[in-house]
Amino acid sequence: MMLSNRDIAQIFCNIADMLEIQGENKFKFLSYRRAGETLAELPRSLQAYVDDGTLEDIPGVGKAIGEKIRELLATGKLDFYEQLRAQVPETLLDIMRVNGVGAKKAKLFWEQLGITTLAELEAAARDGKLRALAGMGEKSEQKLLTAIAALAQHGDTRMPIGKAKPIVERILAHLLTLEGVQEGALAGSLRRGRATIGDGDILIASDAPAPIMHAFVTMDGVARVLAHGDTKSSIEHVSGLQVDLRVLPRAHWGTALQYFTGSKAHNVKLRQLALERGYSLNESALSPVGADKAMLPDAPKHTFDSEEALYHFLGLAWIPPELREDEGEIEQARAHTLPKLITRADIQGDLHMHTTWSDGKLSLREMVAEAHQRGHRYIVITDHSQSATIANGLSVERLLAQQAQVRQLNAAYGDSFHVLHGAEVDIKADGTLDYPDEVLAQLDFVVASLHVALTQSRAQITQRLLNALQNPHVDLIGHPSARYINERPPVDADWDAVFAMAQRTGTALEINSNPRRLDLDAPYARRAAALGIPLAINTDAHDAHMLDLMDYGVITARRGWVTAEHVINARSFERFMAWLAARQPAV
DNA sequence: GCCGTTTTCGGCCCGACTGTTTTCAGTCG
Repeated sequence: MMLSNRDIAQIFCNIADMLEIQGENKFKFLSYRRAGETLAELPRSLQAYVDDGTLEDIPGVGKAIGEKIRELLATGKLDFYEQLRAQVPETLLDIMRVNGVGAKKAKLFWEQLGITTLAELEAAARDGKLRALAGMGEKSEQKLLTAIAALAQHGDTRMPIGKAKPIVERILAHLLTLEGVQEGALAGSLRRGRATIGDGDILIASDAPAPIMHAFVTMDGVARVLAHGDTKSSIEHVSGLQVDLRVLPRAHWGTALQYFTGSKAHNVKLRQLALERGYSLNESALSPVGADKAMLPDAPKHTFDSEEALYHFLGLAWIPPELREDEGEIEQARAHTLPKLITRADIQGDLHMHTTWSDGKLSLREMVAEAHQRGHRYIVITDHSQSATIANGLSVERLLAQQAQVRQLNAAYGDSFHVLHGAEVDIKADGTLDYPDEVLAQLDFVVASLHVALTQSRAQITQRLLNALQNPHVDLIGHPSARYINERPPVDADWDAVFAMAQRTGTALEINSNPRRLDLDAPYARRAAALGIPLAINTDAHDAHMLDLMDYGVITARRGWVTAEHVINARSFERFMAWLAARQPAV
């Protein structure tokens, strides 16, 4: 079985950790880590890059790492990695997952005390054996035990944005009520809209940081204080999420917000650009540097109270946070060719939602009213099809009965709001659809989705998706990869083949807004959009609250460089219907 | 190990916080 991109990415991250433990040149192990992080986010299988000779075009992949990827794909193994594993116990990598333990400490514990596993480390800390080591004391032993307990309780998996964002937004709202707070914002991966969040970053502008820091570390919901300084504090929230707060003077807002929004790769590139122009960039200012890169003490520093001013000073257009991943955005900002990304305000309809007819929580009438209240111009009711018995899927008879009710409701709303009738049709394990063509033909809009047999082989999954795409009645593939973040991996499909077919048939692909799904994920959405495949951003709502989750889909689309032109439900009702009509098979 | 609109060699972002130190190393983002 061929190694997945994520398998290979993990191997390079492990190599990076092992080389770091060995004390290897830091730029060398950082190269492996960077490659690992990049490979995990690629929108195509590595084999596809090998096949068309573009492997070394991937940023961070050069001759040496390229060769290692080829070896892994061809043989499933890597000689270099096997040799490394013979020298460094792999269980040391578990020890490095503990907060506060890096490569140097892991090496120290291993070499001085023979510790190679988490259990051994915990026992040694409990027995007071660590305090004798250089740089260690009683306090470090206690912190270590707390951190090991926290790791055991919460693990170190990243939290889905849908869970993390409300937590951090509540904390920010609390801080904004404090005296002396001039401005506040989310930063980090929350602001960039990543699907999962490592820790929550909050930025506050104030001239009096001390009372704000105090309020932060003593507020409700703090499980423990990780750091408490003048400008930076960190807490662990009872949910297990780490939240970092930075307080800075208002005059530094632009550089600070830019700096703490990241990503790291984007910031590194931006700093290089600043250096080329004779400045060193940090979170408070742009400072002139001399030819030898020494700071010029007397030269004036430039501060910026907005990000726009900072980017403009460096000769760049302002870059939306969602694009700041060093994926070409700096080059395009320089050339002023950045796309105008889609916004929530562009969305005119929602093409995927459920009612009590299948597994939704609200009646048809209630769901339509809730969607109408949220300002949509049109919606499609898409309950589950008959084989989805657990979800109370609709028989053909019930489907047609529902259609009659949808038509009545639609008529009652008049011309300013349109209720269309569709279905979310299962793509069954054998690759056929769950309603016959003559039934599909009676629907206004058909979503086809994978819900069962998700662990089939790549060939089978791919064929099922290709079948659905080739059915002229199918307008949209719902949540194409069927992943649940942190719960269930995406299906194994040949996405190059799937996208090529969608491009040919003009079938739309969904960006599902449910924060458990966010599917298509951003790198795939970017690739689909670049191929001209129509996209739809839908909530897949099963209750009223879920109708409000559209923002998560929009931010995912923005991370995929998607513009309103790519998105069929960002069109007026007339243009949406025209798109649908053009898709209908000639009668 | 990667990379190049001054470079194919010589760079590779920068600072806060902590715990251990008497001026700093390790970790983190």
